Amino acid sequence: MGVKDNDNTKSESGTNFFERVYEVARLIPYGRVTSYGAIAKYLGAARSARMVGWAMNACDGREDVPAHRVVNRKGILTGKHHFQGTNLMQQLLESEGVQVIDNQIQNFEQLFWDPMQEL
DNA sequence: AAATTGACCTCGG
DNA sequence: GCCGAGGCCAATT
Repeated sequence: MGVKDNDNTKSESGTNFFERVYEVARLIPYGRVTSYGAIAKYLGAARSARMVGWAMNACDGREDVPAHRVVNRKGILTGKHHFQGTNLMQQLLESEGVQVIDNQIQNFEQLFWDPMQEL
């Protein structure tokens, strides 16, 4: 295969990581939630959970990525502020059957979906 | 170009 | 067992 054109300038390194986050987020089943760390860990960046959040920030415009199903480790809708409107995220979760009270997901452990555990 | 922030998590005292 | 600070990688200003 073309082995010579490995132009790995820092432009492409990392972008793949974002796409990977979208892939996992897209795999999140209906009525289920996960955390940034879980996805990061699945991608091999357990310590870079923050990047997952940044990836979601870039997801603005990608409706294929259910960012509303992604919350922090505590099950709190930390990023609901980044969504359109104020309770859009909560509304979406409730619309899927997820009970969200005070920006906190109820039965979070029960609804938690681990990519490593399922995949 | 450098410094700061950012949708977090993990470790230490 | 609870609280605080640091770390991570990248984007933004």
